[in-house]
Amino acid sequence: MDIIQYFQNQKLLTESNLQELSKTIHRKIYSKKEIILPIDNNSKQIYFIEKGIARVFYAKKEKDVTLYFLIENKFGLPIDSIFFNQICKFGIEALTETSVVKIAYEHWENIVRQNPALQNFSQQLMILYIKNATDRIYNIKFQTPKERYDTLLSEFPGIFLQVPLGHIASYLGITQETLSRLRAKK
Amino acid sequence: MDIIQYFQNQKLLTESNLQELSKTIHRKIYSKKEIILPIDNNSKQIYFIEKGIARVFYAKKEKDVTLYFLIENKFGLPIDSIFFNQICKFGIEALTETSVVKIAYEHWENIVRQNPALQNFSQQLMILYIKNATDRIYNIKFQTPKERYDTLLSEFPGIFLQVPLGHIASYLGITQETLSRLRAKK
DNA sequence: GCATTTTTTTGATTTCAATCAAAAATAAAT
DNA sequence: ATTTATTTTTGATTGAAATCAAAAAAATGC
Repeated sequence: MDIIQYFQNQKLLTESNLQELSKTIHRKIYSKKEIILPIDNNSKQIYFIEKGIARVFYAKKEKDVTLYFLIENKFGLPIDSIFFNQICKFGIEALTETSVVKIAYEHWENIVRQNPALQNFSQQLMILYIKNATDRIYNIKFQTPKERYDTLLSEFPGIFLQVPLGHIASYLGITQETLSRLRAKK
Repeated sequence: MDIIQYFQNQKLLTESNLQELSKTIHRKIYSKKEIILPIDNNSKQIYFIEKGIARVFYAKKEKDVTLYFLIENKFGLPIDSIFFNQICKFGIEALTETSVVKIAYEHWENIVRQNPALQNFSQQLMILYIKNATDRIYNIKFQTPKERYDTLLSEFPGIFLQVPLGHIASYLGITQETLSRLRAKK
């Protein structure tokens, strides 16, 4: 969804906020396999997925691992770079044709400052971020690959139609071969 | 450190804030192995460790896994319960004699609302929470048990003197036997 | 439509850590 | 100090998934 539309639906931004936002955003359409944000970046931008599917990943030696999938209307933030001015290890890659809106965090912060309702939205976003991360840790530590597979499927039905098996396997923490076998039985 | 002292050092709270805080906190000393917060709770409290070491854990079937260690001056929040009113799976157990201050999130929120500087502190706390969680995911997904062991050691030197091996092993994602062997060589 | 590349599946083998079991070392209790 | 309980180490075995290798299937390009 168009980001302006998204915020209009949320009813959080004033007309003047929306106009300011419109001026500061950068929209770009990425084609399949294009890198939206390279690994080891130092980006101070917020990434909003208007359309498509992307993955947050890191590649160490030969090991390329997908950490999250990003879908429509989700925000991606390089936390390390924005808040700690450190190299952020994680990159973002488009898995389908993907429309991405980038907002400099600085501008976003300005708009948030002006708008108390948005402060709350911004805080909720943070909380959701924490929830996702802690859920993920539970998922990794306590669920079997099969359970993780089922969880993923319920969160993103139809993901297998759009994402290569290898990425899903690395997300689940198993090899592509093992996932293929897992999927085969029943 | 005494929580009032802690906030005085941070220079974030006014004298009236401090007085209000003093009235709403509950301090309790837990002895070794006592449960500070049981698993599958629905607690709306913030937990501040004034002194001692505790662990955030979850136990599923026979598998008791330590997810984090909490040390002096750290906050623990049952995110699921506070922000989503859901059962929070994770419990907290004292590993040494531990002084814990509990603050009802509601009261904390009130104080934060009154104090813009504290809003910022509160946001920083959230950001740090996210950073810790994402660092942990990197740690689990990309580091070997040996590397995780070294990371833990640099974060908490001397932890082995105070925490049973089994908890450290489950934190690292290996069995106690494997950790013992790992530690043996060199 | 056919050729080429990419992705997925299937098969055989290996490996590393879990499990099972017990001894040794350390800590706690009386 | 001696017993009892707890924690850590060491040893042998097992098993589940990784790796290695190649075939089959699907997608892409010309």
